[in-house]
Amino acid sequence: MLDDRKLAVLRAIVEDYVSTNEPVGSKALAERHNLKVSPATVRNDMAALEEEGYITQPHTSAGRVPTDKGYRLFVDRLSQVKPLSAAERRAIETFLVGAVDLDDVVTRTVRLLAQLTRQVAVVQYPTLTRSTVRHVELVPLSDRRVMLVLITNTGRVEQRVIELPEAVEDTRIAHMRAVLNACLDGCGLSTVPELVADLPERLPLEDRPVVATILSVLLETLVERHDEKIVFAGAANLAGADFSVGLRDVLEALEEQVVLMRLLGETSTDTPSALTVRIGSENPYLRGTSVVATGYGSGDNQLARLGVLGPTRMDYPVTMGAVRAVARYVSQILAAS
Amino acid sequence: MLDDRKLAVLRAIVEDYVSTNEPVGSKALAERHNLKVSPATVRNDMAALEEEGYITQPHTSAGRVPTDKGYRLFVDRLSQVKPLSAAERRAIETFLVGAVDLDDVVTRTVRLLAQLTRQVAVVQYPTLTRSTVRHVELVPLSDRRVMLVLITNTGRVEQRVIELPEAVEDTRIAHMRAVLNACLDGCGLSTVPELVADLPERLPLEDRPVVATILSVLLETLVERHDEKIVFAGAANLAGADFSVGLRDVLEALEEQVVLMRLLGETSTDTPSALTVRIGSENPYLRGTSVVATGYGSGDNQLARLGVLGPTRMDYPVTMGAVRAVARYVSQILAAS
DNA sequence: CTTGGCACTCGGGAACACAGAGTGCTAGAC
DNA sequence: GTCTAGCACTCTGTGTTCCCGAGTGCCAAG
Repeated sequence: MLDDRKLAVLRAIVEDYVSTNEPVGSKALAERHNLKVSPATVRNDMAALEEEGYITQPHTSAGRVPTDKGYRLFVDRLSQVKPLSAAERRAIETFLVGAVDLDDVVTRTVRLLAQLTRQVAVVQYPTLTRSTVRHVELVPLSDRRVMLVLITNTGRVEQRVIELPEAVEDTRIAHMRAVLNACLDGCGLSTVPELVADLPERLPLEDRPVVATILSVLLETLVERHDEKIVFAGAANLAGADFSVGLRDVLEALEEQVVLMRLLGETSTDTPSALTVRIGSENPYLRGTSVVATGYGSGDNQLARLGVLGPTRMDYPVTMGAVRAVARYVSQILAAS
Repeated sequence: MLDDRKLAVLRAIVEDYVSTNEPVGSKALAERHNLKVSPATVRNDMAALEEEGYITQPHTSAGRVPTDKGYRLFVDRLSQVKPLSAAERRAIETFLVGAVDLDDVVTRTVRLLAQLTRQVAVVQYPTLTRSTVRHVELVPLSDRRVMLVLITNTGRVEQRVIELPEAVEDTRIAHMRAVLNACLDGCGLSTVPELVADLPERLPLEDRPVVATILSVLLETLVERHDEKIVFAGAANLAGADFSVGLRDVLEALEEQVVLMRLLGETSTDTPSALTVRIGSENPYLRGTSVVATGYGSGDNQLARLGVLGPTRMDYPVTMGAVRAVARYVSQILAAS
C-alpha cells in the first residue's frame, strides 16, 4: 500500500512543513528533495497518503500538512533520534555541573532543556516513594515545638514544624531522634508506615503521646508529597508557536500540577529510559500539543520524568535527542551526588 | 490649570478605557458619567488634558486613551484603593490557612494573588539577610560527608552536602554542632560571618580543618542566596491582554530572576508596607507593563516583596486593594507560624 | 465659559478583482 | 503498468476602492 517512495514523500512533507510552517506543495517538494520524479507523480502519491489519512490539506488547492497519524508514522519509522552536537554536549555539562543541591539541579535542568529545545521544558522532582530515608532530624525550637526534617537519599529535604502536646526536654527529643533513625535509616519511604506502626508501644509510656504526634506529621508528610512537584521553564517559547488549542489553555495547564503530571505520563516499567512521544490528539489532556518525555534517575532506579511540550509541528528528531541526552546527564549528576 | 471638572473627565476616561479597552469619545463620556455638561465642553477639557500630556489619541478622530502620565495622576490623586469584598476576604483566609511550610505559603500566596487580580502574580521568598538563625544542624551521612542544614526563623531551610577533608566520628560532629549553635542561635544572618570568624581558633587544633570546611560552605550558602528566589503564577492571564511590548518579552522577563527582582523594586525603608506602583515607561526594565507591589512580613520586620504585573491598562484600585490585602494576610500567617 | 452646529479626518469593514500556487484529471510516453 | 506533461479549475490571500460613522476641532451664539 505504502511503497518506499510514498514514505519518502511523507518524510519530505514532514521535514519541509516543520521547517517552513507552510503547507507543502508537490512542485516545491519534487525540487527540494531530489526524488527524481515529477511533481505529477508526487501528486499521485500525495493523493494516496491523504486517502490513508497521513496528510491533509487545509483548503482545496493548498499544499499538504501532516496529520497526527502522519507525524506518528514519521516518528516511528521514518526518522532517527538526532544526537546532540559536541558543542551542545559541552554546554550541558558546564550548565549542570556546579549545582549545589537538588533544587538547583532541577532548576538548571529545566532551563537547560527549554533552551536546548526552544520548547517548554517540564521536569518532575524525584519522587519520594522510591527514595530511601537517609536521616531523620528533630530540631527543638522551643520546649513545645520541634522541627521535623526528613532527608532522603536523593538529596530532598522535607521539613515540618510540630506542635507538641506537652513540654519536652531536649534530651528526650534527642533520644526520640535516635530511636527514629535506628528504625528508619536507609529504609524505603514506602515502607515507613509499617515500620513505625508499633513504635509507640516499644517506648516508655510517657513518651507515647509525643511520639504519636511526631509520627502522624511524618506520615502526613509522606502522603502529601506522594504526587510530586513539577516545574517548567521556557514559557516564552510558546509566544511564537501557534497551537490548535489556545495559548491560554496551554499556560493554564502548565500551572496545574495535576495536568502536567498526566502529560508527562507513566514510565513504562520494562524500559524506563525509553522516550515517550505523544502527538496531538493522542494526548487526552491537552490536545493540539505534543509531548516528548522520558524517565530519568540513577541506574535502574528511575526516579521521575522530564520532557518537553510543544506544538504538534515540532522537530521530533532533534527534540527527542535533546530530551534523551539531558535525561542521561541529569541521571549521572544525581547518581554522583 | 486643571480644575475639578477636568480631573473628573480624566478619571472618567481612565475608568471607561480600563473597562472597555476602547478609546473613549466625548459623547459617550458625557452620557455615561453624569457630568452635566455637553460633549463639546468635554472636548475642550480633553484638548486641555491632551495638551498637558495626560491623554492621547491613537489616531486623529479616535477617542482618547490615558497616557502613563494620566494613569499616574489617576493613581495618585483620583482613585482610592478599593477594599476587597467580604467573600474575597474569606476566600483568602481559607486559601492560605492550612499551608504546611514556607514553600507552601509562598506557592499558595502567588496563586491566590494571580487568581484574585487576574494578572501575573510575583512573590519573593523571604530574604535571608534579615532573618535570624533558628538552628544549625549537622547530619552525618558517612564518615567523610555531612549535610549542613540551616533553619531560619522564617521557616526557611537551606541544606548542603559537605565533603570533609578527613574522616570524622559522629561524636565529634555532634560537638561541632553544639558549638555552632551556641555561637549562632538566634543571631541575624548578616552577622554570621563576623560571629564565626574566630571560631576555628577557639577549637582544638585537630578540629580546625573540618570546621573550616564546614564554615566555608555555610558562608557560601548565605552569600549565594543573598538575592532571593522569586516565583510567579498566572501567566495564563497574559494570554488575553496585549502589551505594547511583545508577549514573548514578558514571559522571558518572568523567568529571569534578576529582572523580576528589579521589577518588584526596593522596599522604601520608612514606610515598608506602602504600595509601589510603577506605570508603563516609569518601569525601566519592562516598559509597557505596570507593576503593583508592596513589602510583606511580620510586624516592622519586612521580609520580602510581592506584587502583580499586568498591562498598563489595568484596574489599579482593585489591583492595589488585592495586593495590599494579600500582603497583610500572608504577613499574619508568617508571624503566626 | 458653555453650547450647538458644522465641516473635516481617518480607521475599519464590505465588495471586488486578480494573481499565484496547488490540485485533479486525462491523454500520451516509456 | 507506471510515470509524465499539459490543462482547466479552485481556492486563498492581497491589494484596491469605496463608504460609513465615530470623533474631532473650530466657530459663533447664548
